Amino acid sequence: MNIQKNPIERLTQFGIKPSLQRIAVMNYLLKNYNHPTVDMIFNKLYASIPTLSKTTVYNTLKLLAQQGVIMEITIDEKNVRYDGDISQHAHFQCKNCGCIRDIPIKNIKTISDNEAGELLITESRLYYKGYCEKCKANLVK
Amino acid sequence: MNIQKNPIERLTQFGIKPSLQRIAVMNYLLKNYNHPTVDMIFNKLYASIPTLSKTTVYNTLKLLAQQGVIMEITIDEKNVRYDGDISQHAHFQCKNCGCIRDIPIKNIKTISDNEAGELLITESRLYYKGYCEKCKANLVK
DNA sequence: AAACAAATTTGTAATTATTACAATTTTATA
DNA sequence: TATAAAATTGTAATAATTACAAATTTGTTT
Repeated sequence: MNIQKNPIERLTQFGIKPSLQRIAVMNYLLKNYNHPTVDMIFNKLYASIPTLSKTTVYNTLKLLAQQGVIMEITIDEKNVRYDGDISQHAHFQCKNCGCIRDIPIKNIKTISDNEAGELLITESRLYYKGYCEKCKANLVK
Repeated sequence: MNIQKNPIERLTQFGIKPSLQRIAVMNYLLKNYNHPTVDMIFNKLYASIPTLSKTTVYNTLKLLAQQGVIMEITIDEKNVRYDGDISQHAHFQCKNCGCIRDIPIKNIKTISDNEAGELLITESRLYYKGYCEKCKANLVK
């Protein structure tokens, strides 16, 4: 199945009714590759949709993540992050500045090639931690 | 380097002074493979150490995780989990009952074999979600 | 051992993310 | 238009985590 890049089509593709608020959230995630928090999304959208409630953003993100329309990322202990790119890739977070980066995965096979046994596995996440280029350079060592 | 199984030795091995509280936390994690939350650890230890403060448990776990003595697991959005087993392995969480399981990784190589580029990677986590044996059987489908 | 400093622990208060929930609004349907 | 269902909103509650200052413990120097 070909994943849609248009917000309305993406929602429809996953059987979700495209309301104004849902389209706005979906659109944000398709345009911004910044792995935003709920607050980041809310604050940005609130500027153009003054009636928007933060609860709606929470509800929408939870719904979309449950349906597999978006990815929920728990690499950061503080906040859940979201990603509109649901193609298989890993994430990196800098332990110093906190920035989150996408990391392509060469060998996708190994992600599902495991000792799952009787478990039914539906999704996988690969997280890396360390130091980004800038922070690496500033390390005292 | 051979990772110590004894709580005091493990702490010492990583350059951490083995106080009563730290030993207790470390000992709990070396004896229990339940990927506990802070509350689970605190409640158990509080029974035998009535002066124990939850802040101390938070501080200790943060310290140990930072020093690499234990693993911090963020597979669950609600609570951070901890693991005294720092050997390379993946984690699974059931989306229905919430149970967390260890999953051995056959091909450890692929975990660090990625497109890191200029990033300095110090740790990796592989998380799986899905349904455990019991919950899988009860799925309506 | 006494005095002092450093490290650790404790307890409380504050902060922050998230959820619960009832009321309201919007959308779909008869 | 009337009614039902779905979605949104706003506020209050919950729960995890952190900040921080006081108290305690430990280590060191005299």
